[in-house]
Amino acid sequence: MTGSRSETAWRILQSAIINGEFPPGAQLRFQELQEFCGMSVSPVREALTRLVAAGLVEVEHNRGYRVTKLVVSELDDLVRTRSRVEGWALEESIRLGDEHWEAALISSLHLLEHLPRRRENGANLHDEHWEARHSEFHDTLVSACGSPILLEFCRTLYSRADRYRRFSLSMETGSRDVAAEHRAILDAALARDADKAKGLLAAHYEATASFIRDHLSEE
Amino acid sequence: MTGSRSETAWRILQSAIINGEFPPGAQLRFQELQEFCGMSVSPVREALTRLVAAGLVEVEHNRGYRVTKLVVSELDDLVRTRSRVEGWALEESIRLGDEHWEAALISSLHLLEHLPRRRENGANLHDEHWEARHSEFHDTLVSACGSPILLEFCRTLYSRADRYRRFSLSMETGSRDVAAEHRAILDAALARDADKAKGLLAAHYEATASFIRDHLSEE
DNA sequence: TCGTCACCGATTTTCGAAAATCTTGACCTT
DNA sequence: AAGGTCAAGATTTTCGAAAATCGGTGACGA
Repeated sequence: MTGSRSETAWRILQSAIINGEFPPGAQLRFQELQEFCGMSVSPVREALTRLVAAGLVEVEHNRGYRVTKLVVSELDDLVRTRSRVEGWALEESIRLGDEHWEAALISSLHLLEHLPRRRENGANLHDEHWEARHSEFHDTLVSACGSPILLEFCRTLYSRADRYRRFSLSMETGSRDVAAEHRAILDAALARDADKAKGLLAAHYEATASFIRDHLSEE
Repeated sequence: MTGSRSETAWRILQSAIINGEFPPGAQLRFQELQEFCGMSVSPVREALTRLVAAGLVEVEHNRGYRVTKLVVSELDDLVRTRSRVEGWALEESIRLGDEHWEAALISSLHLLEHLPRRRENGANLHDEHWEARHSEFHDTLVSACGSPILLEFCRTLYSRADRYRRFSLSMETGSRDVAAEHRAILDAALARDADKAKGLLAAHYEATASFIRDHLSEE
């Protein structure tokens, strides 16, 4: 069992926040978090500090922590920034990636496609298996870019955008064919068509964002 | 005085690490850090957690924290990534920046030029006044890009690259005319020539990096 | 009536020590 | 001599309580 207590607290809280268990804007009180995680204040505090760095939580001195709100303008920022930054990373991956990268890519999409998202009365469930593979696929896309720093930034952007996506997931009607979008990106990448791949990736993000925008503004 | 204890610990340690007071690769022991910061373990630990997020410190579970090493390959990564990312941010700033941005830019360069770097027997001193204004100038360059997320990333990249620059500062011979490079970037930005500005910024980074590479590999 | 200020409970932040874990090196076995 | 075991010391990690701070309430005086 590898992991400190603060590591588990971090996992628990990140997951809870991403899944909306602690809703956007909610105050995070230590007493509650300690009971929620089953540990004392120190590891909880460390986890929160890391979540602040990841942008999922905000802190105001002596006034505690709260879940970062979901704001349309930030979503727009995320989509634009991701399209650019991950576009570069994808371009470099296409330029530098070898046959192992291709194999990993094909593999990760296969795994994603053969674990269908479960649904319940029209709404998608938060299926952690699907989420893990989805994250893995997007990570693999840019994994051969040769820049650890850029890669790390892509992961941060993913997890920040992920909150928005999961928020709208419960309402999504399923009219989109996400799987087809993924496959199209893969095909362009394997064909070494960087411009097409970048464009498809950006469209993929934008399509997701426009969904979310509708749901966010409805409230 | 606004600031928690962990905030001051963060400032103290960040400054000490950037200035090489704790050399790259050095173990950071809590007892020493507590005495160094004049406070107990909790705020020190929180500061370290934040420094890990910033990439200045690394942590291995149950084996403590250590200052991130300076590695040429990471320097290369930083230069490439900064050129790309800050180049884009600069381009957007040039596109979106209004007259207030221009004014802030002229102002920050003026302040930088009129606080000459102090020298002592050929080597540059770590002059925090100069450093603050230098940081401010580079921040202002990209400040009008309209993307808080990108801006935040630029700051992270700056502080990471800063460690390398300061490391080589003590040995630099002063053969470069850094002030002229800054002014050239400013002129291109004011002339709204994004491509030229991006190129000059990238050259600025690369010139700094090639200095550092020499000093790093000498050891 | 309004504003000021001191006090109270709630909450965050920090402390100092206990618990858990790692490292070192002596000692024993093979 | 090489390798393994185990206790002692050093170090990190976590705990539980103390200290500091915040927000609100109500008494008091102008």
